[in-house]
Amino acid sequence: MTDPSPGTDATAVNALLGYRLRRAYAAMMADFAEVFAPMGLRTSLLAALLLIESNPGIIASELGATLAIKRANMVPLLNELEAAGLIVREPAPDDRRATALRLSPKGQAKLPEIKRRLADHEARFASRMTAAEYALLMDLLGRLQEDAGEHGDQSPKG
Amino acid sequence: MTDPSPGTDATAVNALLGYRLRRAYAAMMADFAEVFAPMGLRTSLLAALLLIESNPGIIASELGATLAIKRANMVPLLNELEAAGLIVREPAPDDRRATALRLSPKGQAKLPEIKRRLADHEARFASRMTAAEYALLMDLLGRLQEDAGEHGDQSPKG
DNA sequence: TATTGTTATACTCTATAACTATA
DNA sequence: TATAGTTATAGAGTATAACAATA
Repeated sequence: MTDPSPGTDATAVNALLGYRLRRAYAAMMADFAEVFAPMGLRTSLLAALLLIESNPGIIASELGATLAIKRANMVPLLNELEAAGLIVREPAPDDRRATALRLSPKGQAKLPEIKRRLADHEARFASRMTAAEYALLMDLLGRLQEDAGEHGDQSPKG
Repeated sequence: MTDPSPGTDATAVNALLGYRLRRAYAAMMADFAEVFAPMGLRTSLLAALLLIESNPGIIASELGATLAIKRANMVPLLNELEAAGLIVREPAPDDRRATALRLSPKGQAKLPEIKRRLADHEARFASRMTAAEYALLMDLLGRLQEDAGEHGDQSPKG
């Protein structure tokens, strides 16, 4: 299962940035699932946990906007984290429509181990390049995710 | 919708390679959909078309293995391409279990315009970096998608 | 016994519409 | 009127199990 088909010419797709992104992302997702599926954690749940830790009291809609997850899709996600006892939902102090999110004591207790496994997971891929290459990769991925549309032509040409 | 929340500290997730990959991939998918959804094309359909063009007569299971798409999931995908009149399924000459795939005349006629739009789409993102940066990015993404598992410790250290 | 194509099925992610209660 | 949370729903991607025909 290493080489899919030596006789197949895959250059047409391998030359595509979008295709390489997809395959690289899939590889990291597979490793992530291997590590965190036994704990019942998926990427969206873990990302929410990390941001709630860094931003205690953050409201659900703000968390969703930061993670690019629609409000409607945040609900079952937060339900899951709450049912697992990792977070608590509180009424927001300044807005009675909103829900403020915090880690529960159990969530705080579990985060160190989660972060350790996450760091191992990340290192498993970062170790395939030099520190300089890694820094540039993070920078370039950041440029790709920026919204370039709606501004006309601002690209200074490469 | 450019800045989700200026008051939110997102460094915990922005420091993750997996998260940056996800966001960069999502940005390219959004642009891809804007271009190709009106034509009824999705990434999997387009990738299949490109590989069938480069590998006329390729059998379905080999195409699936190359694209990392399970055989069971290839069936509705090929049904869709066939129903759209873009490909034809033929009996494989050497194996009566297999199905050989080829572009139909209509598929061949449509591919040039598809490739043009695809190149524009790709250039919209590649233009955000220098040629050298682009080359390194493609290389690094290729390293990430390689199966590093099952070999023990072969990483030469960065 | 293993593989190819296929069907059926299930789960996750994502997207939209509509409702309520607040603002 | 606009927003926060919620519900319901639908589409796409992905995964496994099982079957018939063939290798």
